[in-house]
Amino acid sequence: MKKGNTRDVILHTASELFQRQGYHGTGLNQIIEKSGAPKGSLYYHFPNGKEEIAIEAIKLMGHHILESAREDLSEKDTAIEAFQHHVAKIADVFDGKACVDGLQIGLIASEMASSHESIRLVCQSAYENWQTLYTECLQRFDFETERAKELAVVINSLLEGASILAQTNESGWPLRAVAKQLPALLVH
Amino acid sequence: MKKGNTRDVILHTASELFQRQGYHGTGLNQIIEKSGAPKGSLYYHFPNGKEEIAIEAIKLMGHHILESAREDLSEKDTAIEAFQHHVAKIADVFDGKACVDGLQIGLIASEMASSHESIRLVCQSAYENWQTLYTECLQRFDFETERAKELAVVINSLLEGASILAQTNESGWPLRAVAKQLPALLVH
DNA sequence: GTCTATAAGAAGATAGAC
DNA sequence: GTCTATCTTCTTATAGAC
Repeated sequence: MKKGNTRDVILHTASELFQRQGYHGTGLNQIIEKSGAPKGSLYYHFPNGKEEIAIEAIKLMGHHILESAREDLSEKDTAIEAFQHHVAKIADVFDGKACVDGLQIGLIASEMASSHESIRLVCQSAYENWQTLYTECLQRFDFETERAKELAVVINSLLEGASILAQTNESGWPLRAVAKQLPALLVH
Repeated sequence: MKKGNTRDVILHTASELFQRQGYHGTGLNQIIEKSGAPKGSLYYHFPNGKEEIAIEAIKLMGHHILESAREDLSEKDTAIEAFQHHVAKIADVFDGKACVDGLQIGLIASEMASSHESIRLVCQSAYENWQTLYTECLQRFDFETERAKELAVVINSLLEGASILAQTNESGWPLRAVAKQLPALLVH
């Protein structure tokens, strides 16, 4: 848990709960209890209530996933190695109980896309940033721009989908299956 | 809407709502209202309440996706054509407002995996059936058994993830990006 | 099989004291 | 910035008549 101010503590806790239980599955009381944040200060820091908390939490998730992805992808010398390393690290997390911070934007995106336009847009923007990072990485490894963009979308889909399967199976093996097929996908 | 008995009407409506709003986002009242089913009969048909409705609804989704996938995959002469056709049909649905019936098991799986073991298991089983169908299809096109199984997991991930992106972007283009890269994946 | 009424609790949100 | 109390609404679930 971060040691920042109350606002950050609430946001960090909300982010974690939203990813595991979704928007509607997470109560404001639960966020308060788990974070240990002062109960009365919630609507002081987030005057627009739950929706505002969700929007800020999603932005936070987006930053986290971007940071760790950037780190994973910078450690190897080929595109295949880089992305396999990235996927392998995610797989390891799913072998434990946890889910990767930032990876499960998809849950909120799915349940809110049809009802809360503002939340849908924040999710869309998070995915765009993520795909941009992938695209830049692929370009660095000499993939042509248009193909890099397309592959970024595919890899994004692959990770999002395999994460759901991993959660459902309580195991990282779906992600390892994905990692194994990456070389076929990443040919010039 | 089906014309079957009350139980089927409730189940069909619940299935649709769960897929768009998730488990916690869907109220029993909403299911009753939208289905037009008699309000008093809910706990007669589903004595175990919401959880029982969800479990039966997920099974229904699993059957629907299996049926339409089986149909899509049987119409072509190569694995690449077959799966591209399958993905293209799903993409078309996302261009409209709707989501594909059965495809969004992932939403319920994600939000319930950590709290309701029984629901997690039903989702797991639905994914298994789906992957088995893919595996059999790939074997029919001369893929070796082990490789067919692995590819089935990857295609399953790909579709599940791309569907989330499609919903978030309110467009089928992520699925078309996936379809375009399928040939690279489906090499013998 | 269906209907009404209602329990019992939790949800999000607000007001006003401190 | 934080605390307490409260309001309203909605949730799941049950009881008992028809």
